[in-house]
Amino acid sequence: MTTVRVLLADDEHLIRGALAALLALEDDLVVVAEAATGREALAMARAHRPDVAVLDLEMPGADGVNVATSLRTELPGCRTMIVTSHGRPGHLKRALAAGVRAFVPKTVSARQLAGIIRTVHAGNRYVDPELAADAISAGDSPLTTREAEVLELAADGAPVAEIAERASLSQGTVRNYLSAAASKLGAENRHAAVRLARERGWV
Amino acid sequence: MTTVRVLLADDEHLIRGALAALLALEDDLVVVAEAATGREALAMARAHRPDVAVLDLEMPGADGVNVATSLRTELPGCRTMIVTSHGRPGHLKRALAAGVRAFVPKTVSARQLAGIIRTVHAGNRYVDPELAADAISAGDSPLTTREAEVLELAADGAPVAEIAERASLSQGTVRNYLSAAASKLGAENRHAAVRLARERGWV
DNA sequence: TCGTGCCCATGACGTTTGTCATGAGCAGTG
DNA sequence: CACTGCTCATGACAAACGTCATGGGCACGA
Repeated sequence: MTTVRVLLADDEHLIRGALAALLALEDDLVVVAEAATGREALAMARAHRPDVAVLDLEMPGADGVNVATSLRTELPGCRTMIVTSHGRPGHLKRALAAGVRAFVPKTVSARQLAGIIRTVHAGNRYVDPELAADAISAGDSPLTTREAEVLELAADGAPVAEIAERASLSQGTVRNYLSAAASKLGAENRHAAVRLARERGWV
Repeated sequence: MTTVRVLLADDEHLIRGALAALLALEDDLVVVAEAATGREALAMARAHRPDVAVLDLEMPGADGVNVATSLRTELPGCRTMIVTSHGRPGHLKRALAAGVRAFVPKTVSARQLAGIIRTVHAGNRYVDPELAADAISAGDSPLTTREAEVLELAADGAPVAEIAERASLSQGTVRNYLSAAASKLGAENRHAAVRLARERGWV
């Protein structure tokens, strides 16, 4: 029997500890390192060279996908998987693009998670069916790169002038992009557009 | 030694299961019921009459504070506590007002949580110091009831006309409230105001 | 090479906002 | 009772925003 060396990264101590305890019950899995932040996860991975890195999506510092991206080049032998509470379609896409092998919501049981870790270690992929369906039904973003960029900058309610400055664009251009984005999304104004795009993971 | 009967409510199976496992290690704690939604938590509480209910803040259906409110009248003997990932000051205040005995971030360890459960069972309160500090520094909302209400309706980017209709107010009045709210919060416009108010738990 | 699509800009227009002054009705408090 | 603060309204003006037409530059595939 091969044993799988696992790295666990989650900023919530409660969950990380609990998870470690549960995975320890599976006798082919061994948690070799734990981390509470993105940076810590990277350091731990370098030090312990795990077979599989189980990364929380939302962590202080670098988020799970960023960590996965770094790991991909630094430790190509280490498979990465993402667990998350909030399954936005966009995150899934981002994760897959970063070479993540599994994307799992926290609604699965520990037993299932253990199974998925084995699946990933065996070189296969796993994507939660629910999340996959969402991602497919959400479809591809109709927004161009710049439209998405500008929309992103509009997210915190900043006035056009500020967006223009931060994007190094003229105010008129910003208004055009915002207008285009809103109409593509069928939104009444940019703020509603931001909400919609967020929901569908397009920003 | 008295044993404490605990109800666990969290929509994330992974966490709930893991938590149950960890709490089971403490031999004076016994998890008598688990729930994944607010409604389920209430039903379970009625059926099993736990000593302490550990409620996740964000759950589908009724959130943790709502459940606590219901429990307060239905099962006065049952102490309630909230655990959460995102510690917004407003939630803390709401929770305390609902008679919640403890408010804990998920960054604590399982051991600490067990200790807090005992503390609560003994009739004492516990509030995470960090969260308490935030709540205090955030202070009280400067917004009047109507201002907060209108701001809430503005949350999804609806135009003033729609807000006015939904609030049964004239458009001018809505603009006035929005303007007042934004200036009280030091925001550039209503959208930024919404964000600020949300951050501080004022909406 | 031509067309298409994205990028960026400008100018103009009407509409939506934010802001301010002003005032009426109605609690609650000193 | 006078005073204060919240609620709701109106009107008016300036600023911000959304929309449209138009045009140049650039990359890419047909």
